[in-house]
Amino acid sequence: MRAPKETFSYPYPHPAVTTDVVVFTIRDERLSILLVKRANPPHQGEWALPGGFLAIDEDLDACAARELREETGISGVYLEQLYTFGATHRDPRERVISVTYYALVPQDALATPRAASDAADVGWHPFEKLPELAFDHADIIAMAHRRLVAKLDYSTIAFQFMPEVFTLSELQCVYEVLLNQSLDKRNFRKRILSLDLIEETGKLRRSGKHRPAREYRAKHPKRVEIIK
Amino acid sequence: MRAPKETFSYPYPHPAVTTDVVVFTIRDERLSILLVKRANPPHQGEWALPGGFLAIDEDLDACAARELREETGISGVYLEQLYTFGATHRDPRERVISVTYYALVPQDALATPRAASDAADVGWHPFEKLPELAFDHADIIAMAHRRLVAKLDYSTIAFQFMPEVFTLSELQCVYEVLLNQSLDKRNFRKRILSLDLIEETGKLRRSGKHRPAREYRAKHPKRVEIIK
DNA sequence: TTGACAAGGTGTACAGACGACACTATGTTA
DNA sequence: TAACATAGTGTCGTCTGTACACCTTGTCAA
Repeated sequence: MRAPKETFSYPYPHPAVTTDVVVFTIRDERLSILLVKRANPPHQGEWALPGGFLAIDEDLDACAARELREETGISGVYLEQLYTFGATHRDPRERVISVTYYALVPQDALATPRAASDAADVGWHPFEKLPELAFDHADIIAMAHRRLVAKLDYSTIAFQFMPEVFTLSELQCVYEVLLNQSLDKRNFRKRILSLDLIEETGKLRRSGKHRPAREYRAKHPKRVEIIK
Repeated sequence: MRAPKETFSYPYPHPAVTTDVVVFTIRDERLSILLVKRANPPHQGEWALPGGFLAIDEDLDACAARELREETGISGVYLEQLYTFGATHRDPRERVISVTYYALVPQDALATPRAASDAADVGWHPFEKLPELAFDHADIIAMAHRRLVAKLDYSTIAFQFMPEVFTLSELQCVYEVLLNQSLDKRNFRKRILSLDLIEETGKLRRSGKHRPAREYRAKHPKRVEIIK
C-alpha cells in the first residue's frame, strides 16, 4: 500500500499522523472491542486497535472510516473523534500523533470481521478480559470507555448498538451491560418511551417458549441526540 | 525560531502538526477570547488563535502551553484538549493538523497579554463581537464554547475563572455570563454551598457603599471535579 | 388439553431535588 | 442620620426519580 518511490522533504521535522479506532459492540451480553493482531513490527504479534497512517489528501474522519473498513470490513457505523494522543515516544519508529476515534457496531451485525493484509488476525475481545496491547492502546481504550459510559447519561448513544428493530428488553440489556448494573424494568421502559425516540413496528418478536415481545425501531436511527 | 539549516525527509508525505488554543476569560461581565493579529502570511493582518507548530520532541500539552506562554505571556492556567481539526485545505501552505485546546484565565489576571514576535497585536475580544478570523478558527471557537457551556452543568469548571478569593456574587456573575441568563440568588447559593467545594476565608470584601461580602476560596483551586 | 414455564408488560406511592418567591441586614456616603 | 446599594437568608409546591409485585401470553411437554 505504501510503496515509496521518492521521498518527501520539509524544512522542519514533521511527525507522522495516524488514526486509531476503538470499535465497541455488545456480544453475548458483554461489551467487546475489536482488535487486530499486528503482522509487522513494531509490536509484531501483539493485539492493537485498527488504524493507520493518514493520507496527505484525506480528511481525518475519512481516514478513520477507511482504516476501519480496510482492516475489519466494517463501515456505515457511528464514528466519533475521541482524543489525540501524541506522547513523544509512543511509537518507536518515529514521532507519531494518533487522532483516535471510537465506533459503535450494532449487536447483530454479522460482520464477522475479516483480517486485512497487514493484520495477522482480527477478533472481538470482551472489555473485561483484554489481552496485552501494543503502543498506548490500552490508554486509548480506557478513555473511549469513559466517554461511552458518560454519554449514556445525556445522549441516545446506546441506540447505536441496536439493530434496525429491537425489543425493549434487548435495549435494556445494552444499558445494563454498559452501566454494569441491573435496572428496573418498569422505570426503564417509562424513561425510554417518554423520550419519544422510538416507535412500535407493530410486529411481535417470537423467541423461546414465552410471550412474544413488541418490536420497536428508532425514529432517527443515525442521529445521536443530547437529552435532558 | 524556525530557522532551517537542513531539510527533513520521509518516505511518505507527512502533515504539519500545530496546536491552537482558545483562551477564555470574563472581562467586564462579558465572556472574552484572546486573539493575536497575524504578522505574517497567510492571513496576514487577520485575527487568529494563539498557537503554532509542534516541536518534534515535545508533547502536545506542552506545545499548547508553550505557544500560549510565548504568544501571550499566559501560563499556569487550566488547559484541556478540545478536538483535532484536519480538513485537507484548512491551511493554504501545506497540510496542517491542528490539535486544539481551550484555556480558562481567572477574571482579574492582570496579565495584560503581550504580543510576541510573530504577532502584530494581542487582545481580548468579547465572544459576542468577534472579528473575522483566519483559517477555520471560528469553527474552533464555536466548538470550545459549546464544550465550556456543557461542562458548566456537570463539573466545577467555572471555578477556573475565579481568582484565589472571591465572593458568591462574583461567582454567580460568572455563571450568569456563561449561561447568558440570570439566576436566582438564593437557589444559586444553596446549590454552590451544598457542593462543599468552597470555604470562607473569614474576611470581608469591601467595595462601594453597601454591605461588605464574605470572601470564599476554592478548597482545591486547581481541580475540576465532575459533579452529580 | 392443560398445566408449567419463561419472559413480556403494566401503575402507584414515597422521597428527594429543583425552582419560584420577598424581605431584612449591614456597610457607605452625603 | 437617612438614603442607598448590595449581602444574605427559608419556605413551599412541583416535578423527577426510584422502589416495588403481579398479571399476561405464548411455548412446550406431559
